[in-house]
Amino acid sequence: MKKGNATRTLILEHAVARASEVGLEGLSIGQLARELDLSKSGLFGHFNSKADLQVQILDKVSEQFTRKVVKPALQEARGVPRLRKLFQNWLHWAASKDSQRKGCPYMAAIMELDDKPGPVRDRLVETQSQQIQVLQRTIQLGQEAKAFDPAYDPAAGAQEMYGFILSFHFYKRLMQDPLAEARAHQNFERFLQRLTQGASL
Amino acid sequence: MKKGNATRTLILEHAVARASEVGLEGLSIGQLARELDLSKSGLFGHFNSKADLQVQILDKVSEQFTRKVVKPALQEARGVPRLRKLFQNWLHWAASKDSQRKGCPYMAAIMELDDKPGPVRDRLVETQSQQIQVLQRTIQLGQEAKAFDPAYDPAAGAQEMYGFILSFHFYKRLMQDPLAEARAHQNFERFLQRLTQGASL
DNA sequence: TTGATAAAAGAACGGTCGTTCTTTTATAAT
DNA sequence: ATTATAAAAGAACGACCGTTCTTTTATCAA
Repeated sequence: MKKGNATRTLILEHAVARASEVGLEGLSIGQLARELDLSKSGLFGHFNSKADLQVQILDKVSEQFTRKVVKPALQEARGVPRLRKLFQNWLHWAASKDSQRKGCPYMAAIMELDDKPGPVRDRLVETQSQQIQVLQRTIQLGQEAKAFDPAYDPAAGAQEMYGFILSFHFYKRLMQDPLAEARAHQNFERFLQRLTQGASL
Repeated sequence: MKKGNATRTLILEHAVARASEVGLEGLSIGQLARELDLSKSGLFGHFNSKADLQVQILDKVSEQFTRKVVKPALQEARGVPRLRKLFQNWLHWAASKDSQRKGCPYMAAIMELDDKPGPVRDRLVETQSQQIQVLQRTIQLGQEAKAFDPAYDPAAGAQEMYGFILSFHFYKRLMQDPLAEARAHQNFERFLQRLTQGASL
């Protein structure tokens, strides 16, 4: 029972990359099998259902996100450095097109699933909540460290920052606007200025 | 050739409503036919292909958006009143769940199509450009009317506002956060304050 | 190296997909 | 009322879907 997990990991890694292009719903077992030179049933055997595959994809993505976006930011000092690092990593995550991922796998899923109850949606809500929580908590910690204005509502700040990321994704991926990233940074820096304004040190 | 257009309109109206739930790709001819008590081929006959149907849906949505969001805002005076009205209408558009629409039909399409070249994507980019242009132009007109800070980059402002709308949609639809709308307004009003700050009157 | 066990393949299932035909039914004009 | 024409239905197509079987092949422990 060792080879099995190895190929399952291989399948999942490829599936994550494809999901960021076609979405979770856009994936098909047969397609994936063809791309990996596996039989349809051979691939299917690693999962109990397509929904299970989708959930496992979400878990894999969540792990990647933590490793690439969250963890590096946690090494920065609380306050401005950490929040800025978090934002920059996040932008990079949403835009990057390497072998592992073509952009953010969550984006399609968010819009696909917001009206479709079920286990996949539940898992998505769970992981997204965690991400928002990271944003919100980072702001709170900055406030506790007296780096940010304590009057600023962390939840509103998180929603605002998440908006920067979403609109950046939209401008960059769909509209292919080359200035999208510059504007996202510009808007974030202005946000940061407001946040630090009124801080006690 | 009159009855034809009537039912085609009927089909499109229903298709728009469904598309805002399942996305443009999630639509199926057979499904739509069943829901409208039509035969699959009878429905198909009104369109040359599924892609054609999708394009016509986008056109229909665009028309609805102009009527419900843009036009009412244009009746307000330039500057703050018009921009605020535009934003409020937009939020309402994204959240509303009536018979015509369940939320914003664009959202799913944006994420579905950002990686899939073709005529449908092209039309989407076209209509989305127009919407962004409306936002941007409204800011510019406010500047010309001396209501807004002339130093504020209208493109960055539009990207920021669009972020408010996207993150609102995310918080409300996926996360089902009841405070989403309040925070969106809060963030927008703060944005408005910055925009009017430094204006000459 | 043998035997248990896990992984992959192969074939088939009912179903739905978009699309193309042909045929019937309804509409509009004469 | 008859006829040209448009709208809708019906049947069929090849393709692919997710899933379930059975059978073959590879892996691992004894």
